[in-house]
Amino acid sequence: MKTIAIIDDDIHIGNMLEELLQQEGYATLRAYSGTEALFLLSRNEPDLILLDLMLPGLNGEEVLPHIQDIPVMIVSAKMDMTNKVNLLLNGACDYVTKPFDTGELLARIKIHLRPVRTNKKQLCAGDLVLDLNMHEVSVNHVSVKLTKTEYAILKILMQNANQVISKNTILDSISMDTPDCTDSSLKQHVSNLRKKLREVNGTDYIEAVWGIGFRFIV
Amino acid sequence: MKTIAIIDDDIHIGNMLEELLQQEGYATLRAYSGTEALFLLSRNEPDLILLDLMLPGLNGEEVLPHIQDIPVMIVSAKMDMTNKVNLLLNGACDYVTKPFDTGELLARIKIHLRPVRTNKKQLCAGDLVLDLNMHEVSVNHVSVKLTKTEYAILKILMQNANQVISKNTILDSISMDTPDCTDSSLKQHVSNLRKKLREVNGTDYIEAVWGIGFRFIV
DNA sequence: GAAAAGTGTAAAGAAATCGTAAAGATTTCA
DNA sequence: TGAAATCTTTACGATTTCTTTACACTTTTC
Repeated sequence: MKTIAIIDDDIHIGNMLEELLQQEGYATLRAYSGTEALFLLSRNEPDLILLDLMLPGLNGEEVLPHIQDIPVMIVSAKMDMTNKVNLLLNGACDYVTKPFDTGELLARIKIHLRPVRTNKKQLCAGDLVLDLNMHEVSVNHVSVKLTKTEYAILKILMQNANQVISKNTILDSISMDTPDCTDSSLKQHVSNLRKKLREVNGTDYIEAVWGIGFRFIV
Repeated sequence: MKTIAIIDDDIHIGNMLEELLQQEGYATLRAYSGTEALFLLSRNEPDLILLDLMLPGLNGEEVLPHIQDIPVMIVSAKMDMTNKVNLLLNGACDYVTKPFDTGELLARIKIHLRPVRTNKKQLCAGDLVLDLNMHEVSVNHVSVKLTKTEYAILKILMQNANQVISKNTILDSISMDTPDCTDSSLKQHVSNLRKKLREVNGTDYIEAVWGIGFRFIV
């Protein structure tokens, strides 16, 4: 689950944002001033920050330079164009003007949260191709028939190639389709998945990481 | 040098954009219709695409799904919000409304061109590297296979390099994975960890602090 | 200086995890 | 409704990891 920090001194807007984000399945953090924001960020590491500019104490412009490695979306009523450009050039990843359309805000959040270039329609790894549009997997141009659970598992593993994905993360990500999947049935699905891929190619793409989960190797 | 494709049937706006981008040091490509755009993209691979929506032939909405792996900024006079949100959710990386501020356009272009956030998280100490994403430890670029408990111990020690960490703190921090770990089994894990690191390098990174705990020395 | 407590390592036993197969349960679809 | 596909459960051997026990050694305490 992704965490988003809301930094806004306006309680109403903050509450509205918090409710909106939580409905979308995000976890939220709150801060109501610039100094509080910095304190919050010293203790937490959200995946994205919504930053208002007009804050008591340190304002948004002053907070921004202190934030590193986390995408910051400015959400502000300010319209000054040179200022806006400056913020975009100095670390903000986006700028949404109040009053904003919630749909657009959520869409822009999604864009900045999505793993690098996930407008990909195919995930490739050597001779293995997972087509996200066709919902199809092939090895050496030979189509491999996977069940939806196997497909979902392979997808999350390939989307995070070479990284270790915990069993719980996998279970979460397939819980929409397969809510009853347990640790041990996951084990079974992975075994079946491996078998199907192996039968075409002889390769085992999936590595078990003891006590943690699995890793897709490119 | 980065290349930007301008897909717009309006010659004036297209020329203006081209001049603007070239002044900023970008190379440019042009297309004046949807079909022409697809042809252009089959021969070239720009780093970013500026896409107008109202195009003759295939319009922008229809072109978008065919583009993979290249960030697409919609530049359009259309203001329909649901459409805007749909485009953002279906592959566009940004949406700028005509008439646009050139400064803002350039700033947004720069954002989407800037190198992917290297959310590579590593703890380094000399030749020892602990990669938090890969869940992997290496010494002198030689991978060292650790158990999850050994990894967890090394991680908390490296995160607090040069500071003394009490045995209880370590036990707490690994209690999620290894709840039954006691003082004396911790001793054993540290011994095993040291041995594995020592076998690559000969160095002992971990110092015991009498009666308290351990310290990782950089 | 001797007893008590702490540290470092090895080795063995206990426990957990992995990979697979087979069988039972559930869902899907004609 | 019945067959096929899919998912979950159970079982078991192989493997890995964790804990315990043992013992030599060092440091602290009295």
